[in-house]
Amino acid sequence: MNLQATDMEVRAHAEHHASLRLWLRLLSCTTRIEDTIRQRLREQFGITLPRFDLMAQLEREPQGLSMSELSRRMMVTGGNVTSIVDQLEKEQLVQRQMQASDRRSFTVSLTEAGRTAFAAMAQAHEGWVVELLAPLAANQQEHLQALLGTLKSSTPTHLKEST
Amino acid sequence: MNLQATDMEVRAHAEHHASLRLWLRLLSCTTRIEDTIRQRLREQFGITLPRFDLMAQLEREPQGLSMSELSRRMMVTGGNVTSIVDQLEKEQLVQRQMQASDRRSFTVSLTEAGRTAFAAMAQAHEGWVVELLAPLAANQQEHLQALLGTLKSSTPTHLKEST
DNA sequence: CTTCAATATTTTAGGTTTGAAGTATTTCGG
DNA sequence: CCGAAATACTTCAAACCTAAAATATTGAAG
Repeated sequence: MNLQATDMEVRAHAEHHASLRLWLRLLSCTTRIEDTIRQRLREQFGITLPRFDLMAQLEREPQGLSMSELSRRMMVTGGNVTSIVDQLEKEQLVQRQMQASDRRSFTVSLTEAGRTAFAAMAQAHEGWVVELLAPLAANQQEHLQALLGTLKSSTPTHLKEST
Repeated sequence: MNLQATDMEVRAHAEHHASLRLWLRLLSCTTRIEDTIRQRLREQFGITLPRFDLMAQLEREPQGLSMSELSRRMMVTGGNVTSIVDQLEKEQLVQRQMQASDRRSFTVSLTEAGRTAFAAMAQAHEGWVVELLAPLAANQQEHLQALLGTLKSSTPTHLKEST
Protein backbone atom coordinates (compact mmCIF):
# COMPACT_ATOMS: atom_id res chain seq x y z
CA MET A 1 0.00 0.00 0.00
CA ASN A 2 1.53 3.31 -1.07
CA LEU A 3 1.30 6.65 0.65
CA GLN A 4 -1.38 7.99 -1.62
CA ALA A 5 -3.68 5.05 -0.97
CA THR A 6 -3.17 5.54 2.74
CA ASP A 7 -4.04 9.20 2.39
CA MET A 8 -7.21 8.33 0.57
CA GLU A 9 -8.22 5.93 3.25
CA VAL A 10 -7.60 8.46 5.96
CA ARG A 11 -9.62 11.02 4.07
CA ALA A 12 -12.46 8.58 3.44
CA HIS A 13 -12.52 7.71 7.08
CA ALA A 14 -12.62 11.33 8.11
CA GLU A 15 -15.44 12.04 5.68
CA HIS A 16 -17.41 9.10 6.99
CA HIS A 17 -17.09 10.47 10.44
CA ALA A 18 -18.14 13.91 9.21
CA SER A 19 -21.24 12.46 7.55
CA LEU A 20 -22.20 10.73 10.75
CA ARG A 21 -21.79 13.90 12.75
CA LEU A 22 -23.86 15.78 10.18
CA TRP A 23 -26.63 13.22 10.42
CA LEU A 24 -26.70 13.43 14.21
CA ARG A 25 -26.88 17.19 14.07
CA LEU A 26 -29.63 17.13 11.46
CA LEU A 27 -31.58 14.77 13.67
CA SER A 28 -31.07 16.77 16.84
CA CYS A 29 -32.04 20.10 15.25
CA THR A 30 -35.20 18.59 13.83
CA THR A 31 -36.11 16.80 17.04
CA ARG A 32 -35.61 19.91 19.11
CA ILE A 33 -37.88 22.05 16.96
CA GLU A 34 -40.45 19.29 16.73
CA ASP A 35 -40.53 18.80 20.49
CA THR A 36 -41.00 22.50 21.08
CA ILE A 37 -43.88 22.67 18.62
CA ARG A 38 -45.45 19.54 20.08
CA GLN A 39 -45.29 20.97 23.57
CA ARG A 40 -46.81 24.31 22.59
CA LEU A 41 -49.61 22.70 20.60
CA ARG A 42 -50.47 20.62 23.63
CA GLU A 43 -50.28 23.48 26.15
CA GLN A 44 -51.96 26.15 24.09
CA PHE A 45 -54.45 24.16 22.03
CA GLY A 46 -54.75 20.77 23.67
CA ILE A 47 -53.96 18.99 20.42
CA THR A 48 -51.25 16.54 19.45
CA LEU A 49 -48.78 17.12 16.63
CA PRO A 50 -49.99 14.21 14.45
CA ARG A 51 -53.55 15.48 14.61
CA PHE A 52 -52.42 18.97 13.75
CA ASP A 53 -50.41 17.62 10.83
CA LEU A 54 -53.35 15.70 9.49
CA MET A 55 -55.57 18.76 9.69
CA ALA A 56 -52.89 20.80 7.95
CA GLN A 57 -52.93 18.38 5.02
CA LEU A 58 -56.70 18.65 4.76
CA GLU A 59 -56.70 22.41 5.01
CA ARG A 60 -54.77 22.65 1.75
CA GLU A 61 -57.26 20.45 -0.04
CA PRO A 62 -60.78 21.71 0.57
CA GLN A 63 -62.26 18.92 -1.53
CA GLY A 64 -60.76 16.36 0.85
CA LEU A 65 -58.25 13.53 0.57
CA SER A 66 -58.43 9.75 0.57
CA MET A 67 -56.90 7.75 3.38
CA SER A 68 -54.10 6.48 1.16
CA GLU A 69 -53.29 9.97 -0.07
CA LEU A 70 -53.15 11.21 3.53
CA SER A 71 -50.90 8.32 4.42
CA ARG A 72 -48.57 9.12 1.54
CA ARG A 73 -48.38 12.84 2.28
CA MET A 74 -47.88 12.40 6.00
CA MET A 75 -45.25 9.69 5.43
CA VAL A 76 -46.89 7.32 7.91
CA THR A 77 -48.59 3.95 7.52
CA GLY A 78 -52.24 3.58 6.62
CA GLY A 79 -53.20 1.99 9.90
CA ASN A 80 -51.85 5.01 11.65
CA VAL A 81 -53.99 7.36 9.60
CA THR A 82 -57.06 5.30 10.39
CA SER A 83 -56.66 5.84 14.11
CA ILE A 84 -55.90 9.55 13.87
CA VAL A 85 -58.90 10.14 11.62
CA ASP A 86 -61.02 8.13 14.05
CA GLN A 87 -60.00 10.45 16.86
CA LEU A 88 -60.55 13.63 14.89
CA GLU A 89 -63.89 12.41 13.62
CA LYS A 90 -65.00 11.71 17.17
CA GLU A 91 -64.12 15.32 18.00
CA GLN A 92 -66.12 16.48 14.96
CA LEU A 93 -63.10 18.18 13.40
CA VAL A 94 -63.01 16.04 10.24
CA GLN A 95 -65.57 13.95 8.38
CA ARG A 96 -65.51 10.86 6.20
CA GLN A 97 -67.55 11.18 3.00
CA MET A 98 -68.43 8.15 0.90
CA GLN A 99 -67.61 8.14 -2.76
CA ALA A 100 -70.26 7.09 -5.24
CA SER A 101 -67.63 5.94 -7.72
CA ASP A 102 -65.64 3.55 -5.51
CA ARG A 103 -67.12 1.97 -2.45
CA ARG A 104 -63.71 0.95 -1.11
CA SER A 105 -62.61 4.54 -0.74
CA PHE A 106 -63.85 7.82 0.71
CA THR A 107 -62.61 11.33 1.21
CA VAL A 108 -61.74 12.91 4.52
CA SER A 109 -62.21 16.66 4.88
CA LEU A 110 -62.30 19.31 7.58
CA THR A 111 -65.66 20.16 9.08
CA GLU A 112 -66.59 23.80 9.51
CA ALA A 113 -65.55 23.50 13.17
CA GLY A 114 -62.31 21.88 12.07
CA ARG A 115 -61.51 24.70 9.68
CA THR A 116 -62.16 27.30 12.35
CA ALA A 117 -60.10 25.50 14.98
CA PHE A 118 -57.28 24.93 12.55
CA ALA A 119 -57.06 28.55 11.44
CA ALA A 120 -56.13 29.73 14.93
CA MET A 121 -53.63 26.96 15.47
CA ALA A 122 -51.99 27.42 12.09
CA GLN A 123 -51.33 31.08 12.71
CA ALA A 124 -49.62 30.36 16.04
CA HIS A 125 -47.75 27.46 14.48
CA GLU A 126 -46.35 29.58 11.68
CA GLY A 127 -45.17 32.13 14.21
CA TRP A 128 -43.36 29.46 16.20
CA VAL A 129 -41.61 28.13 13.12
CA VAL A 130 -40.47 31.63 12.18
CA GLU A 131 -39.24 32.14 15.74
CA LEU A 132 -37.42 28.83 15.93
CA LEU A 133 -35.69 29.34 12.59
CA ALA A 134 -34.86 32.97 13.37
CA PRO A 135 -31.25 32.20 14.34
CA LEU A 136 -30.70 31.88 10.61
CA ALA A 137 -30.87 35.02 8.50
CA ALA A 138 -33.10 34.99 5.44
CA ASN A 139 -30.25 34.28 3.04
CA GLN A 140 -28.97 31.49 5.26
CA GLN A 141 -32.42 29.96 5.26
CA GLU A 142 -32.44 30.09 1.49
CA HIS A 143 -29.10 28.37 1.41
CA LEU A 144 -30.29 25.69 3.79
CA GLN A 145 -33.41 25.18 1.73
CA ALA A 146 -31.25 24.69 -1.36
CA LEU A 147 -28.90 22.22 0.30
CA LEU A 148 -31.79 20.20 1.64
CA GLY A 149 -33.32 20.29 -1.81
CA THR A 150 -30.23 18.63 -3.21
CA LEU A 151 -30.39 16.07 -0.47
CA LYS A 152 -34.05 15.36 -0.96
CA SER A 153 -33.98 15.00 -4.71
CA SER A 154 -31.64 12.02 -4.66
CA THR A 155 -32.91 10.20 -1.61
CA PRO A 156 -34.90 6.98 -2.10
CA THR A 157 -38.25 8.36 -3.06
CA HIS A 158 -40.30 6.52 -0.52
CA LEU A 159 -42.94 9.14 -0.17
CA LYS A 160 -43.56 12.52 -1.66
CA GLU A 161 -43.33 15.91 -0.03
CA SER A 162 -46.37 18.06 -0.50
CA THR A 163 -44.69 21.46 -0.79
CA MET B 1 -50.15 53.02 6.03
CA ASN B 2 -47.52 54.13 3.54
CA LEU B 3 -45.98 52.19 0.71
CA GLN B 4 -42.87 51.23 2.60
CA ALA B 5 -44.85 49.75 5.46
CA THR B 6 -46.86 47.73 2.97
CA ASP B 7 -43.66 46.51 1.35
CA MET B 8 -42.34 45.41 4.70
CA GLU B 9 -45.49 43.51 5.44
CA VAL B 10 -45.39 41.76 2.11
CA ARG B 11 -41.78 40.83 2.67
CA ALA B 12 -42.45 39.62 6.21
CA HIS B 13 -45.27 37.49 4.92
CA ALA B 14 -43.11 36.01 2.19
CA GLU B 15 -40.36 35.23 4.70
CA HIS B 16 -42.83 33.56 7.01
CA HIS B 17 -43.92 31.37 4.21
CA ALA B 18 -40.32 30.58 3.34
CA SER B 19 -39.56 29.58 6.93
CA LEU B 20 -42.53 27.25 6.95
CA ARG B 21 -41.42 25.62 3.72
CA LEU B 22 -37.91 25.26 5.09
CA TRP B 23 -39.24 23.58 8.22
CA LEU B 24 -41.32 21.13 6.19
CA ARG B 25 -38.33 20.29 4.04
CA LEU B 26 -36.07 19.81 7.04
CA LEU B 27 -38.63 17.50 8.55
CA SER B 28 -39.16 15.49 5.40
CA CYS B 29 -35.43 15.02 4.74
CA THR B 30 -34.86 13.84 8.27
CA THR B 31 -37.88 11.55 8.29
CA ARG B 32 -36.91 9.97 5.01
CA ILE B 33 -33.39 9.13 6.11
CA GLU B 34 -34.63 7.93 9.48
CA ASP B 35 -37.24 5.65 7.91
CA THR B 36 -34.64 4.12 5.59
CA ILE B 37 -32.27 3.43 8.46
CA ARG B 38 -35.07 2.01 10.58
CA GLN B 39 -36.12 -0.35 7.82
CA ARG B 40 -32.59 -1.59 7.14
CA LEU B 41 -31.86 -2.14 10.82
CA ARG B 42 -34.98 -4.23 11.08
CA GLU B 43 -34.39 -6.24 7.90
CA GLN B 44 -30.68 -6.82 8.28
CA PHE B 45 -30.24 -6.97 12.03
CA GLY B 46 -33.70 -7.52 13.48
CA ILE B 47 -33.33 -4.55 15.78
CA THR B 48 -35.35 -1.39 16.24
CA LEU B 49 -33.93 2.10 15.82
CA PRO B 50 -34.44 3.18 19.46
CA ARG B 51 -32.58 0.12 20.68
CA PHE B 52 -29.76 0.78 18.26
CA ASP B 53 -29.60 4.41 19.39
CA LEU B 54 -29.39 3.44 23.02
CA MET B 55 -26.60 0.98 22.32
CA ALA B 56 -24.78 3.65 20.33
CA GLN B 57 -24.83 5.95 23.33
CA LEU B 58 -23.40 3.22 25.53
CA GLU B 59 -20.74 2.27 23.04
CA ARG B 60 -19.15 5.71 23.39
CA GLU B 61 -19.01 5.41 27.16
CA PRO B 62 -17.44 2.09 28.14
CA GLN B 63 -17.84 2.88 31.82
CA GLY B 64 -21.60 3.10 31.35
CA LEU B 65 -24.25 5.76 31.75
CA SER B 66 -27.02 6.45 34.24
CA MET B 67 -30.64 6.28 33.17
CA SER B 68 -31.04 10.04 33.42
CA GLU B 69 -27.93 10.68 31.37
CA LEU B 70 -29.21 8.28 28.72
CA SER B 71 -32.54 10.04 28.75
CA ARG B 72 -30.87 13.42 28.30
CA ARG B 73 -28.59 12.30 25.48
CA MET B 74 -31.29 10.47 23.59
CA MET B 75 -33.69 13.37 24.04
CA VAL B 76 -36.51 11.14 25.23
CA THR B 77 -38.36 10.79 28.53
CA GLY B 78 -37.09 8.67 31.37
CA GLY B 79 -39.96 6.23 31.25
CA ASN B 80 -39.10 5.53 27.69
CA VAL B 81 -35.49 4.70 28.54
CA THR B 82 -36.65 2.31 31.25
CA SER B 83 -38.61 0.19 28.79
CA ILE B 84 -35.89 0.13 26.14
CA VAL B 85 -33.26 -0.87 28.69
CA ASP B 86 -35.66 -3.55 30.00
CA GLN B 87 -35.89 -5.02 26.51
CA LEU B 88 -32.16 -4.90 25.85
CA GLU B 89 -31.40 -6.37 29.24
CA LYS B 90 -33.76 -9.25 28.53
CA GLU B 91 -31.79 -9.89 25.33
CA GLN B 92 -28.55 -9.75 27.35
CA LEU B 93 -27.16 -6.88 25.29
CA VAL B 94 -26.88 -4.41 28.16
CA GLN B 95 -26.60 -4.70 31.93
CA ARG B 96 -27.61 -2.64 34.93
CA GLN B 97 -24.89 -2.23 37.54
CA MET B 98 -25.64 -0.95 41.02
CA GLN B 99 -23.67 1.97 42.38
CA ALA B 100 -22.23 1.76 45.87
CA SER B 101 -22.37 5.53 46.25
CA ASP B 102 -26.03 6.15 45.45
CA ARG B 103 -28.64 3.47 45.78
CA ARG B 104 -31.16 5.41 43.69
CA SER B 105 -28.99 5.24 40.65
CA PHE B 106 -27.05 2.71 38.60
CA THR B 107 -25.09 2.56 35.40
CA VAL B 108 -26.12 0.81 32.23
CA SER B 109 -23.41 -0.58 29.98
CA LEU B 110 -23.04 -2.90 27.02
CA THR B 111 -22.37 -6.55 27.75
CA GLU B 112 -19.66 -8.30 25.81
CA ALA B 113 -22.36 -9.74 23.56
CA GLY B 114 -23.81 -6.27 23.19
CA ARG B 115 -20.47 -4.78 22.15
CA THR B 116 -19.96 -7.51 19.56
CA ALA B 117 -23.46 -7.19 18.15
CA PHE B 118 -23.22 -3.42 18.05
CA ALA B 119 -19.90 -3.35 16.21
CA ALA B 120 -21.35 -5.07 13.15
CA MET B 121 -24.44 -2.91 13.13
CA ALA B 122 -22.53 0.32 13.60
CA GLN B 123 -20.35 -0.34 10.60
CA ALA B 124 -23.35 -0.95 8.36
CA HIS B 125 -25.12 2.04 9.86
CA GLU B 126 -22.24 4.38 9.14
CA GLY B 127 -22.16 3.16 5.56
CA TRP B 128 -25.86 3.87 5.14
CA VAL B 129 -25.50 7.38 6.51
CA VAL B 130 -22.62 8.07 4.13
CA GLU B 131 -24.70 6.70 1.27
CA LEU B 132 -27.81 8.67 2.17
CA LEU B 133 -25.89 11.94 2.51
CA ALA B 134 -23.87 11.30 -0.64
CA PRO B 135 -26.02 13.57 -2.82
CA LEU B 136 -24.16 16.38 -1.04
CA ALA B 137 -20.49 16.87 -1.82
CA ALA B 138 -18.06 17.09 1.09
CA ASN B 139 -17.96 20.88 1.06
CA GLN B 140 -21.73 21.08 0.89
CA GLN B 141 -21.92 18.81 3.90
CA GLU B 142 -19.58 21.10 5.76
CA HIS B 143 -21.74 24.04 4.88
CA LEU B 144 -24.86 22.24 6.04
CA GLN B 145 -23.14 21.28 9.27
CA ALA B 146 -22.26 24.94 9.86
CA LEU B 147 -25.77 26.22 9.14
CA LEU B 148 -27.29 23.64 11.44
CA GLY B 149 -24.76 24.59 14.07
CA THR B 150 -26.02 28.16 13.95
CA LEU B 151 -29.55 26.90 14.24
CA LYS B 152 -28.76 24.60 17.12
CA SER B 153 -26.82 27.05 19.21
CA SER B 154 -29.73 29.45 19.61
CA THR B 155 -32.56 26.98 19.91
CA PRO B 156 -34.14 26.47 23.36
CA THR B 157 -31.57 24.24 24.96
CA HIS B 158 -33.90 21.50 26.05
CA LEU B 159 -31.37 18.72 25.81
CA LYS B 160 -27.77 18.49 24.84
CA GLU B 161 -26.22 16.91 21.78
CA SER B 162 -23.42 14.49 22.51
CA THR B 163 -21.21 15.16 19.50
C1' DC C 1 -69.46 -14.46 -16.50
C1' DT C 2 -65.79 -15.99 -13.49
C1' DT C 3 -61.67 -15.85 -11.35
C1' DC C 4 -57.66 -13.62 -9.88
C1' DA C 5 -54.67 -9.84 -9.10
C1' DA C 6 -54.72 -5.17 -7.55
C1' DT C 7 -56.42 -1.45 -4.64
C1' DA C 8 -58.35 0.88 -0.31
C1' DT C 9 -59.05 0.57 4.20
C1' DT C 10 -59.15 -1.61 8.82
C1' DT C 11 -57.52 -4.63 12.33
C1' DT C 12 -54.06 -6.70 15.19
C1' DA C 13 -49.86 -7.35 17.82
C1' DG C 14 -45.78 -5.49 19.42
C1' DG C 15 -43.00 -1.39 20.33
C1' DT C 16 -42.20 3.47 21.19
C1' DT C 17 -43.32 7.76 23.25
C1' DT C 18 -45.13 11.15 26.29
C1' DG C 19 -46.68 13.37 30.54
C1' DA C 20 -47.99 12.64 35.00
C1' DA C 21 -48.09 10.21 39.18
C1' DG C 22 -45.68 7.11 42.35
C1' DT C 23 -41.58 5.08 45.08
C1' DA C 24 -37.13 5.21 47.05
C1' DT C 25 -33.06 7.64 48.32
C1' DT C 26 -30.22 11.57 49.18
C1' DT C 27 -29.26 16.28 50.55
C1' DC C 28 -29.58 20.11 53.20
C1' DG C 29 -31.48 23.81 56.20
C1' DG C 30 -32.66 24.38 60.77
C1' DC D 1 -31.36 14.59 64.12
C1' DC D 2 -35.64 15.94 61.35
C1' DG D 3 -38.33 17.07 57.73
C1' DA D 4 -38.80 19.16 53.28
C1' DA D 5 -37.09 19.60 48.72
C1' DA D 6 -34.57 17.53 45.20
C1' DT D 7 -33.04 13.59 42.54
C1' DA D 8 -33.25 8.88 40.22
C1' DC D 9 -35.91 5.71 38.55
C1' DT D 10 -40.41 3.14 37.56
C1' DT D 11 -45.19 2.70 36.57
C1' DC D 12 -49.32 4.00 34.27
C1' DA D 13 -52.68 5.45 30.77
C1' DA D 14 -53.24 7.19 26.41
C1' DA D 15 -51.64 8.02 21.98
C1' DC D 16 -48.65 7.04 18.11
C1' DC D 17 -46.43 4.04 14.87
C1' DT D 18 -45.04 0.05 12.15
C1' DA D 19 -45.43 -4.26 9.69
C1' DA D 20 -48.30 -7.80 8.54
C1' DA D 21 -52.71 -10.02 8.09
C1' DA D 22 -57.60 -9.51 7.13
C1' DT D 23 -61.71 -7.55 4.65
C1' DA D 24 -64.08 -5.51 0.92
C1' DT D 25 -64.33 -3.85 -3.63
C1' DT D 26 -62.76 -3.11 -8.27
C1' DG D 27 -60.78 -4.23 -12.73
C1' DA D 28 -59.26 -7.13 -16.16
C1' DA D 29 -58.01 -11.53 -18.40
C1' DG D 30 -59.84 -15.51 -20.14
